[in-house]
This record gives sequence, structure tokens and C-alpha cells, in this order.
Amino acid sequence: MTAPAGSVNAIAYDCKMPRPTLRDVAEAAGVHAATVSRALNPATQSQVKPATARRVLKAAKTLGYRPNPIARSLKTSRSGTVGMVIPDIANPVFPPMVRGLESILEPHGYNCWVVSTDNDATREAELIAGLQGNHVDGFVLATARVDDPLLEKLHDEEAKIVLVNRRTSNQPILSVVADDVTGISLAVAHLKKLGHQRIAHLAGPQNTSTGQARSAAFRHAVRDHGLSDDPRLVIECGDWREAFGAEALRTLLSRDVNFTAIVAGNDLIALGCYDVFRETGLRCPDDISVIGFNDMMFMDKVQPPLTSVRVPHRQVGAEAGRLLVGMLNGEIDDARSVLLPVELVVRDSTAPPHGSGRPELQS
Amino acid sequence: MTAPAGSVNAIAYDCKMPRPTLRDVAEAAGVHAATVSRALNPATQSQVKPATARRVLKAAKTLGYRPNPIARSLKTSRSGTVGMVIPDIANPVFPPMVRGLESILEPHGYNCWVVSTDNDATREAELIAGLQGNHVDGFVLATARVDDPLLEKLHDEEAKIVLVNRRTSNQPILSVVADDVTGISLAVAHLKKLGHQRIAHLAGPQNTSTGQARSAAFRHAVRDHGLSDDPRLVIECGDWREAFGAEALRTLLSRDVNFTAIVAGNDLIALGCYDVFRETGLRCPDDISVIGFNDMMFMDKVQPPLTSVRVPHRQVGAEAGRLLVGMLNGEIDDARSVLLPVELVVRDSTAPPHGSGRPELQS
DNA sequence: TTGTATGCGTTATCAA
DNA sequence: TTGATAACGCATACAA
Repeated sequence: MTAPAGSVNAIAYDCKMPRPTLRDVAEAAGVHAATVSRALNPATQSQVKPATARRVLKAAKTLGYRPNPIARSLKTSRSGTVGMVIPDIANPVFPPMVRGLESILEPHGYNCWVVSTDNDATREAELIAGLQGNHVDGFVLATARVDDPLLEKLHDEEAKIVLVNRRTSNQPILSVVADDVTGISLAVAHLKKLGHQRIAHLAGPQNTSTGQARSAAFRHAVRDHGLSDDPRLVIECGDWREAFGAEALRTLLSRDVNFTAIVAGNDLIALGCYDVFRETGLRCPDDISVIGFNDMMFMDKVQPPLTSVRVPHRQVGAEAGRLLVGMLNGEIDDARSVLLPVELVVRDSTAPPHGSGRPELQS
Repeated sequence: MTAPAGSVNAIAYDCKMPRPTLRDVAEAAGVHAATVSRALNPATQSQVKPATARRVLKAAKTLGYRPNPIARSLKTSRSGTVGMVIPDIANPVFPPMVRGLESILEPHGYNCWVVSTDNDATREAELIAGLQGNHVDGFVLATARVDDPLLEKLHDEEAKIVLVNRRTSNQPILSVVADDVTGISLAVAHLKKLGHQRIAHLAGPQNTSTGQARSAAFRHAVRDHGLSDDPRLVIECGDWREAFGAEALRTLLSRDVNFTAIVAGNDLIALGCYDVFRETGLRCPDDISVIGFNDMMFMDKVQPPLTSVRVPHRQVGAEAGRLLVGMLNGEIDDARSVLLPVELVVRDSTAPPHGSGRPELQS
């Protein structure tokens, strides 16, 4: 007479059975769905009698019950996932960060959703909105610009944010960055010790804190070491990629200015220099020494092996994870900034200077 | 007198306002929520009078309404996202695939959720379950093993799946792979033309279709070319990574067998060989020629620049995207398999043989 | 063409 | 300690 009270799942006979729900488990255990919810949630488990809890757990296991994150998220507005936003998934510095982040998040029960913006602000806005819509509990952003309205908006909305790699100005936001100043200083000191007097700097984009920090550090370092601070020796690259490094070096070479070494804003820019060396017949390190930044994967295997400032990328991600989990647990509410140590890895792209660095251009 | 009928959102005055909902828009437009839903959904827009639709759209825009994907997903069991599962985010062959995939998905309104399994089956199962729980509409899997219970289960559940890079046996599942046979054949032909007679193969893991296909292709190719098919010249690496390639080469060198060239299962295995060359003083290509597979990023810049079989990784991802979208739209229901062409990129790691390839070991 | 009612699977607030 | 009930935001069958 009465309609079956149970969910349709319990009477489904076809083989493509929908996943069991709380109610299915409740029915199997002979209790109410609410009780199942309590029994299965560690935080509320104490409210239920041990005997019933055991019954519920057993029923859940035999049915193969898995909570539906979507429904839970709709109800709680939390998702157990954090969004990691990176500028370019093809840039080898980011994968280690992702792994470091995941290594911390996982034991805390969080997942990580990685998206890549292609350095496109519009795309970035869409992706972040998408992550917000999917109720990510926090963000790890590797895309911060010095003046970043998107970031300001997110911060105003009280989103939980940790910046990696780059920072933003005038916003009290947690960040994890490498010690750029020390890194550049080590690079310049190394070159000076080799005997270089005129060092060029192919700076990264100045709308990023990293680009700014490194080029400011470069200017200070050359002055501190009493080396030439000829402004013509510093050039800004349009992007952190190889092609832009190559372009910058070509511009630099077209200027009538001598130099025997280059401090590149990062490894990719340094590799762009390698391309130009091949084009022009310049030899590295014989004609020009080069130092990169990051010491990313394979830099020991390129020709010549690249001298570079090693950044502990995995650790950057891990530290960001620790900070974010701390925020999500309410243990951290200040805007601390973590500075991770770097070291100079000397390889074969640096050597004492032989001449002006531009032999064939001097006739 | 009457209680306010509107949602609390409409009368919230604090600055951290919750996102407007369908009901807020409905109230603003003076219609029912259902109408708003219809007006905003392209598929049902025709059911609503143009004038009302315009009003609704305007209200939605002024309120800054964005549909809540979670609620929508709970209702529809679809999410507009697909999960991409890769074995190792730090392996440079995968980022281009991800970008290729995204480039197709995006214009079709789909997002992409990338997870990395670390080659850990347990972790993979958890991640896939997580993606299922989050109602991803389909999967792109780069982790398939030849005998893969996880994959079978997923397939039995009628999940929409496209495999990339690897396939599975005995399952009618769509796949996009490179033409391994031709690639290996080109490699062997190239080495034969250079004069090599005894060629070794450092095979990838044989529990992957790619590993199997390439080593089978190798055996056929050497026979077809009348070269030595000494089984001691073939060795299986435990993983696709450098360390395992190095290990395999050390084992090979410890055997008392001559060879002058190596066809590596992939580029990372080839780079592992480079490490052993450095350890042992062997020179490449003078003592031993090496050919890689994939031609991943930077392989033109390592020392010596690596001869490799180029796989169009971006295109692999893009093709997978097309197939998956086709499935999701119901336009594809057969289990087609796409074979993408490869080409041999000759660089400096291959040269005519000079001796046995193991000069210092021959005393 | 629009409104009403219901449910997706959970959690949380009550009351028992 | 447990059960009933409502709500999260949306989509849809049905009624009007």
C-alpha cells in the first residue's frame, strides 16, 4: 500500500548502480540518515553511541559508501580542495612547487587543483572565478603582479591566499619567496671574483616582484662591489621565457657597450642567451659568462652546464602548503612572509673574462 | 507587516556579501527563479519571452550573478570539468599535453582538473575516486597500464575515457598515441645507415603499452635490418626516469657484450645514459650513440644535443580533447584509436661507430 | 510563456 | 543519543 520509503538506489537492479547515498547506508543500518552523517564524520562521531556507530560503519563499508563531495560542499561551502594558480605549466620551476604543496596538503586531507593561466590576465580571472565557484578553501598563487587588482579583489573577499615565487605590494598577504637579494649578490660576487668588471643584467618583467627584486639587487650588488653600473648594461625582458631573453640579448649586443658576463633574471632567459650565442658564434664562457636563476631541472645537462642560483622550489610549495593549512585551521592570521635560502651552483657557464666579450663585433 | 520574501542576500548590508543566487536575480528582475534559470541557460532560453530574458540578463549582470557550479553539479550530475590524470607532473612530456587538451576543452566550455599520481596505484585510485566524486564529466588518462583493473572498473562504470600516451589491452577504450613502431624503426634505420651493427635497447617498463610497443618494434626493426638481435642487448628499465636508465646502462655495461649504439625507451632514459657516460668516461657519440624518444623540451640544449623521435605532445592532448568532447556530446561512441605521426630529429648524439663502444673496458 | 513543486546528497538545528 | 526537518543553489517535470 505505502510507497517504498527507501531511496531508489536500494531497489535498483541494473548493473550500473548509482553510488550509495547516506540514506542507503541509513536504511541498511536501520538508523536515520542524520545518524549516519554523524557516525561517519570524525568531528561528530562522539555524539553517537559506539554500538550504532559500529553498525553504521559496517553498513557503509559493505555498501561501498563514499560521501559525495559536491553535496557536502553545497551544504558546507567548503570543498577540501585548494586551487594552485601558475602562470605557465610548461615552465619547469612550477612542477616541483606543486609536488611540494601536495605533499603537505594530502596528509591534511586537502586536494589540490592546478590551473595554468598562460600569463593571460583574463584567463586568470576566469580560472580563479571558476575555482571560487567550486568552493576551493584557499589559493596558492604563483601569478601575483606587483599591482594586481585581481589579487586585491580576492583579498577583499577574505579568501585564504598564499603567494609563492612572487609577492604583491601594499597588501598584507602571506608569501613564500626565495632570497632573491642574496642570490643575485652571490652571482655578482662570483663573477667579480672571476675578474669580470662589466656585467650585464637581463632582468625579468618589472611588473613582478621577483623581476623588481632581482634587478634592484643587481644594481646594489654591482655598486657594492665597485663594478660598472652603466645603465645600458641592464635590459628588461618582456617575459620570463627563452625567446624574450634572446631578444633582450640581441638588443644589448646591438648597443655599443662592452660586457663580459650576464646575470640573467632566470634560467630560461639564460637559455635564450645560449640561442643567441649559437646564432652569433659567441662562445660561453670563453667570450661571455652567464649565470641563471632557479637552477631548474636539466640545467646541469645543457651545454655549457649553467651556473645558477638554486631555489628550493619543492620547499617553496611545501612551505606554502603549511601556511595555507595553518590559515584554514585558524592557527595563522598574520601576514607573515617566508624567505627561503638560496645557493649558487657553479658550473661551466662562468669563467674568467678573456676580452670584451664581443670579439667579432670589435673588428 | 509581511516578512521579507527575498533571500537574505538581497538585504545584506555588510561588505562581505555572499554571491547572489538565482533567487536574488529573480527578485531583481521581478520574475520567478525558474524563469531566470531558463533565461540564463542557452538550451532553454527559447522557452522564455525575449523581453523577460533581456530583463533577467540585465539583472544578472548588474548583480554580478555567477551560477554556482556546485549546486548545478549536484542537480545535473555534470560539472563541466574533465579530469586529466598523469603519472608525474615533473616529467616534461605532460605539460604540453595538458595545454593541448585545455586548448580544445576551453572553447567547448569545459575545464580541466590535472592530478599527478606519482606512479602510485593507490594514490591514483584515490585521485580518480576524488574526481568521480566531484562529478567530472570525463577522464583523460596518461597512466594506463597494460593490465589495469582501475581502468577496467572505470570503464565498467561507463565513464567517458580517453587514454593518451599509453593504451590498455582488451578494452575498447579510445586512445591517442604516437606511432611508436615507426619511431623506433626510424631510429634503428638511422643507426644502421651510420654503420652500427650491434644496437642496444633500454626499454621502458613493460607493464605499459608504450614500453611494450617500443621494445617489440625494436626487436622487429633490428631483424628487418639484419642487425644483431642478441637478447642481451635489450634491458628493461624499472621506470621511465633518468635514474632507472642509468641503472639499466650500468647493468648492460657489466655484461660482457658489445654494442655501439643505444635506442632508449624515452628521453629521460637517454639522459640517464649521459650520466653513466660521465661516470665512466665514455664519450657520446664517439664511443656510443644514443637516440631518445619524445624529443621533449631542452633536448636540443643538452650535451650532446640528443637525437630523438619527436612526438607531437601538444597535438596528443588536443586530439584527446576532441575525442572526449565528441563522446560527451554523444557524437562518438566507438572506441577509435588515433595514431599520431612522429619524426626523427637528428642531432649530435648519433655518429658512425668507431669501435666496440666500450674502449676502456676492452683492455 | 511563466510559476509551482520537488529533489540532487549532505549537514545542521531543532525536538524528542 | 537519535530522529525529523530544513536548507545549501539549481534544474526540471508539471501545472497553470
